[in-house]
Amino acid sequence: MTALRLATWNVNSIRTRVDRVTDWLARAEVDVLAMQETKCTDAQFPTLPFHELGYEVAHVGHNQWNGVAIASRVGLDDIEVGFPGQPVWAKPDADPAVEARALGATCGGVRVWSLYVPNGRALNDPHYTYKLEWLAALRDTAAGWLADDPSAPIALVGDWNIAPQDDDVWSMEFFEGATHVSEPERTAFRALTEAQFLDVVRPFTPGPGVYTYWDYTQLRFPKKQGMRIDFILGSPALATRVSHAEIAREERKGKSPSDHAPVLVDIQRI
DNA sequence: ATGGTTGCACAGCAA
Repeated sequence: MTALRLATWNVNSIRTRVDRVTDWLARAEVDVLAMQETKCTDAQFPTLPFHELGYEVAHVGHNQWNGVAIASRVGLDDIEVGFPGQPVWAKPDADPAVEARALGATCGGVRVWSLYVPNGRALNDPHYTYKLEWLAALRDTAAGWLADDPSAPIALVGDWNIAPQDDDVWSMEFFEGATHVSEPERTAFRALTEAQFLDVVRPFTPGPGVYTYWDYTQLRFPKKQGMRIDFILGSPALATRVSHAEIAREERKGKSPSDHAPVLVDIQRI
């Protein structure tokens, strides 16, 4: 039996990118795709092209920011908007709200979470504190899932907005004093690893110079100046079943690409 | 062998 193919992709607006996304879905024979930065409301999400290809879709989006989705052709059950304990964000002059950054669903026997970790913006910005709290809450909740059932196959996938290792950015000098590489962020990411959620892609795609994101400006992509910030973390029961992984760098090329490439894994069926 | 920002609420913010 062929493996279950699970992918994650920060699409940077699904309405702008739906043709590219569905083309790739079909071409790459993806069974489950977690998307981030859909940048639309639920009503605006273009579900029809996914349905035509045989995928069900779950989405949460409140406005033009954030937005996460899961498309699946192997079932889409027990949909959960936000994770338990997900911190709220209080914009100036607005009530605190849970942002559209986390969506869970069970697909083909795997509990999949599509995650868009807060960017942080700057080390002295309130958004940075929010980012660290968000990651700590996710760790606590996810650790609880494994405490309840150590054999659960769980995938925490998405745009983590953290480069965990120096090799995960094209220049540490360039990012001196910036978010994504700071020690507190790396510690927060490592805490998920210590809670037994392992990066199941890196063993198949060792660095240096292996990235998932390239800024639109400054010719970053052709200059190979990127960052590895999109990850698929698997619980122990999932990680042992991963037979292949890759970063679909080709999808960063061509007309109107996202600034992120898709990341995918093959999971042996049981 | 690709791209020189992009996307959204079209103005200024977010990434």
